[in-house]
Amino acid sequence: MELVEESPYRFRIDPHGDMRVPGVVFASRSLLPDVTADKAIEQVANVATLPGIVEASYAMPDVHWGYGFPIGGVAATDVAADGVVSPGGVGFDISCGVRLLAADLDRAELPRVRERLMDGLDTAVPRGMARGAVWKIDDRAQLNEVLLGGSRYAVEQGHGVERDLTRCEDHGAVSDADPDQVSDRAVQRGQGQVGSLGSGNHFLEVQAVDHVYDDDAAEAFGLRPGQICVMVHSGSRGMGHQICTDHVRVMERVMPRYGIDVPDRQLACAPVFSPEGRAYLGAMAAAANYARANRQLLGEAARRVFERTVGRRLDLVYDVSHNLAKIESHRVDGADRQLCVHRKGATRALPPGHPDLPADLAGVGQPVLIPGSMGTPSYVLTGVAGAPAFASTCHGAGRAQSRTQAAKSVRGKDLRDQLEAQNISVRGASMRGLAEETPQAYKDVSAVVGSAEGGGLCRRVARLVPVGVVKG
DNA sequence: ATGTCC
Repeated sequence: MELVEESPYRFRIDPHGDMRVPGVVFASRSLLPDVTADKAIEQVANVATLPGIVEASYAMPDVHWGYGFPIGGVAATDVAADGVVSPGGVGFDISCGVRLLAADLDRAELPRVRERLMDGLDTAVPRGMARGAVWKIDDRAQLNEVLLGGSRYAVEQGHGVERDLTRCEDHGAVSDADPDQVSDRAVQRGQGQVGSLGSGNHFLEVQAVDHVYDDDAAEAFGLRPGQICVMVHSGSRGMGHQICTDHVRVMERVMPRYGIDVPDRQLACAPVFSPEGRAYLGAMAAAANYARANRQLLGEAARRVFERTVGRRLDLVYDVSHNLAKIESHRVDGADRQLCVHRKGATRALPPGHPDLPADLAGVGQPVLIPGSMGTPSYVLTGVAGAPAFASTCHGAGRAQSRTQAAKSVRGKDLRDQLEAQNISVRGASMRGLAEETPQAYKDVSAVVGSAEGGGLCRRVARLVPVGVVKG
């Protein structure tokens, strides 16, 4: 496996074996995974063998090893050319993503209210492995409303305002959700978790805008220097996990029927137009709506805490997923084609003027929300015109160490003390969970977004630093 | 990521 440097932030894997297209990795030389030690690059090449794949199997600067597809991967298949959809190209946490809200509060006002705010969030945000969620849903009929309506349903039920929908990807819900493709077990796992953070790298953070790179874009997004924000990173919990499990199982079974042979069984897939492909996409869309409703309720919980404890408002900046497949129209070889774009640990980044943007963002592009690792900055980026990789960019710092490795390297209590010493308030669910999320286990998020910008995938708008973290 | 194995 050889990586050819095309430009300072772009490396190519020439097609070999069953690869139908090249692999392209956007990264600086120092972020580039070690081909011999890391299976991520091999996974980029494996994805290039999928039926119907167009242009290239892309990897973002935060790429690392994942289930079948690498995390930080983008792959698009041509729907009309028997292109496939693969659950492994989305990941287990379907529609995992980020929601950013901006407070009517300045950093200078924070010290006197910070601990009250953090204690309020500590009790208001259900998280960790323990049961508990903002919403208690006990029948399938109401859960179906969540699966069909996403954030829109939550807002209709009084959990938010209309503007939350204009500032959410897909206006708060995708229209092609098919709850009939969601198994009873997925429903059982999901119904007690609507409005819960989960664990692992999921968090709710209070952050401050530390630096603005682009004044016009920041203003359009509703961000100014020194502003206090709330960032929510969460997904579709047990619901998405079960949907992925269920549909991978089906696809493994039917692949031979479609004459599909893949180099790794974790790349299980089916043609987009096949019954199995459509079933997965319908269930995946349901999980996407579930995750949006989840983040809507968590954002709303934070909003109530801000109103009650400091009497300040929280306005939605944006909500965007980084684990999703979407049917999108893109120009390939001079023709507009319907593509199934898989983004796994990769964020859609619409350029200025894109028709799917709300009117007030048309001039600047879509806000792209990049959560850092614990105690490190997060970034707000925006899409750029003529960008490669089907308008996609990175999704976060990207893991460099396994959870087990991380937990061995540091004690949760020491980490909490270090964060508190840096003036970052910590409300964790478990000490083991904190240790697994030590920033040493992650790549440098600033280097990742620098490479993403250097590779022409996006532009930096603002840097946010954490002042308080609520961990799952 | 995940009722860290149905």
